[in-house]
Formats: sequence, C-alpha cells, structure tokens
Amino acid sequence: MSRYIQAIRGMHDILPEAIALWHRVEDGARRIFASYGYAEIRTPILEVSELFKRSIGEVTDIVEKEMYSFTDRNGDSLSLRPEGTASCVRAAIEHGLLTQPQRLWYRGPMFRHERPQRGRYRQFNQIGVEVFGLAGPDIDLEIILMTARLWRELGLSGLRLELNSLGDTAERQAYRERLVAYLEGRREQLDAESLRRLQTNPLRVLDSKHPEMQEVIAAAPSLMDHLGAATRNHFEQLCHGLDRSGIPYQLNPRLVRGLDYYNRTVFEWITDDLGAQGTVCAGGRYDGLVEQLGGRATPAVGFALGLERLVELLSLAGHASEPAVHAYLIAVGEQAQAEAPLLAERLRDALPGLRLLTHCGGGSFKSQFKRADKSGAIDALVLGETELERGVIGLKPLRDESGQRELGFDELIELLGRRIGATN
RNA sequence: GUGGACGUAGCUCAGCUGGCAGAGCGCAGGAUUGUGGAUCCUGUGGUCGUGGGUUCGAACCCCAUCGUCCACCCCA
Repeated sequence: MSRYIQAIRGMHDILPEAIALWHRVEDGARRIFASYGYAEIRTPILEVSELFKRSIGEVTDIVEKEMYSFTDRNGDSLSLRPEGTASCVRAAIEHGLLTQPQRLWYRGPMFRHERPQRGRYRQFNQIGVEVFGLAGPDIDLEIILMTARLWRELGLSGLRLELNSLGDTAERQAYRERLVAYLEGRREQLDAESLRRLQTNPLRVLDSKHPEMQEVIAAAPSLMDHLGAATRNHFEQLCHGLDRSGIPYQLNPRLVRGLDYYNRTVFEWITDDLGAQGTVCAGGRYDGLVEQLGGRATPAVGFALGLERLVELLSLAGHASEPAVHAYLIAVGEQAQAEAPLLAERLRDALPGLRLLTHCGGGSFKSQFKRADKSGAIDALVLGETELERGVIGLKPLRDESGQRELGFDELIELLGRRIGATN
C-alpha cells in the first residue's frame, strides 16, 4: 500500500500531454458522424442492473462477473454501464424515438471489472453508433464505410476488417444445437476452457486460441451453411457493397461476438500492433434487442470503438500535433506587468483563434524567456520599459531565426494573425 | 478469476556474494543585471511500493500485501 492515495486499479488519468490525441479521435468522429447525419445522444452512466442482464445476457462474463453493481439507498440494484448499446435502446424506447429510423452516436466511459492489461481497462472510453428501424444491408454498409472513413481521417492504415453473419435468431439457434451435438461427440478433445464455453456460449468455442483445438474447430459444422436464403442474401449484398467500395475485408466464419444480442452481420476492425487486445472497433446487428427490452420489434445495427486503443495506435504512429500555444506574453517591470493582462485581452478580442499564454509571477527577462520557450509557443511577445516608452510590443520568433521586431498594436495583430494562420 | 515478470529520485534505469543510496534526463540557480534553445559550473532531489520476518547489519534473502506490465480469459 502506498503512502499516497492512488487512482483505482485499472482506471487511469489522461494527462495534458496526451489530450491532443484524444481530441483528434473525438473531433474526427464527431465531424464524420455529422457528415452522415448522425445525431448525438447522451445517457446516464448508471442504469438499473436489470437492463444489462436482459440485454447483454445473464450468463455472459460481463454480467456475471464484470459489472460494477451496488445497491443504492432505495434498495435498487444499479450498475455502472459496461457498454453503451443497452442504454441507447432503453432511451429510444422510453422517449418514443422508434416511430421512425434513428441514426445515433454517443461517447463516454464504460466500466468492467476485468484484470487490466494493455488496451484493457476497468474504466475505458467508447464512441458508439446505434441505428434503429433500418433492416437492410445498405445501412450495414453505411456504418462500415463510416468507420473506414474515420480511419482515413485519422491516418490509420494498418486495420483489417473481419466479417461474419450469425444468422437470424432461429438460424442461430438451430446452428447452435448442431454445434453442441458435434462438440458433445468430441468432448474428450476439448480443453477445459472450451468445455466451459460449451455450457455457457457454445459458439465461442469456435473462437478458441488453443492450438490443440484448431483441428476440432476446422472440422466443425459451418455457420454459413446454416443460413437461410434471406440472411444469406443480406450478407452477400453487404459483401458486394464493400467490394464495390473498395474496402478490403476477410470473411471469418469463427468471428462470434461475446454479447448475446448480436445476430446477422457482425464485424471487427483489428490491429496487430496492440498485443492481445487488437480489436479497435466492433459491432453488428441486434434485430431482436428492442423487442426483448419491451419496445416494438425494431431492427438495429451498431458498433463501438475503443478510444484508449485508438489513441495508443495514433501515439505509436507518432503523429505530431499542432502547438498548444501560439504566443507567450512576457512582461518585465511593474508598469509592464500591470499593462500585460490588458494587452492580452485586446489581443484575444482582435484574434479569436489566438492561443496566448500570459506570463504570471514576475521574474527576469531570462526566466520569462525560459518559460516562453518551454511553453512551446511560436513567438514571445515582449513588454518591458523600453517598449512601454516607445508604445510598441516586441515580437521574438522562438522557432526560427528571423529576429525580434518592434511593432505597434495594429501591426502586431496583422503579423500574429498571419503567423497563427499558418499553423491552423 | 488464473499464470508469469517487475516495483530504487518527477522520468528512464544501475546498484556485484547482505556492508555509506547512484547515474542520465528533468527541475532550480549561475556563467550572461533586457532575451529562451547549444555548452560549462553549481544546486535540488529518496519511507529503495507497504507491512512483517531473518541478520551484528537488508534496496538485496524469506513471508504477506498493494500496485504496474504481459499473457490466459474476456472484449472496445
């Protein structure tokens, strides 16, 4: 136990030096979702536990052992949300949003009590999209194209798209029975983990990484062979659309999402650069969920992306960010220090895009210039006795050797405006 | 929840067989009393994660505990 109080295990501070990358992802997503006409929705991070049990599934790991649940003062069981879809569906039903198609997105922290490791945290941030009331492959294609556009916007190139269809509820159920029968017949070949999955979520046996399981898995009946004509057609149309859009993808018949509510189309964007937690974005259809939660039957698709993972990818790629500060105002002498805040306000009035840091705390020219340099500012603005007497402001470029100038206020505005324009 | 590695200065780390707690970077000041960065000088830095045990003596060995990382599992 440390002497100091520390952040809770698996929950991390995001420090100022990392924030620029977060903004890049968040702003990029916001801009792109807007360009497809998606509207933001914000829901509470706390819900009644029942909501997650009924949507994610009683016997999933998330609900069984990963939820932060507690009893509140009224005796109700509440849980910090482990994912965003359930809340969105709840809100859509509650506010009668389902009378027409809805394209929604959200962002925020999610909570799962797992053992932390790279790319996996107990509090983590997701941005997600949920679309209600559209049943066709066209909307599946739209949201995948939207994610692909986001990667392009962010400059991420190493992601691969994997795709599968789980069938509709009945097809999935039928296949599940076939698969269980097959696996039961080979019990002695299954490892302990797969035996457990056989009980809880048989489809996930197909997902096993165990080397000795691969042969059993390869010989298992294929989900694709159990799809009905309608489902197959839906999936083929989606693939066709992706082909025409030039988005490369891989069919992965073993791609099975862990949450119970998925059906038909499922997809994942995966990277090899983050170790074991390589899924950066995942989603699919959940046509039965709205009805299951008491709304009228409504088809739905969505996905969620993991912000921590994307930010780490960007940080590995070493993307440079624009300067946090354009200019640093230095003031030496009593009179100049009194004048500086007023000058700074006038500058901000004149140049709304200007990021200007004003030196506080006094000190010599030398120490103030040191601060100016460390702030990362492009220019130092200098106000001393000499400048006051002459009615000018000094501008000294800190990142090039073009030399210090003395400028009147209007000249300064003009020059600064040009200089910050070049960096934005 | 399971397994493994690791916790020493703000950061990255060294510290031999148990014998004075170290380096680089950073930070502060100076060389330069109106000018940052490069260089040089000086200074600041520590409950060796925490608690217990063994020992004349523990950063080092033992036990426990907390944390971090990696993998399993799970998943974004």
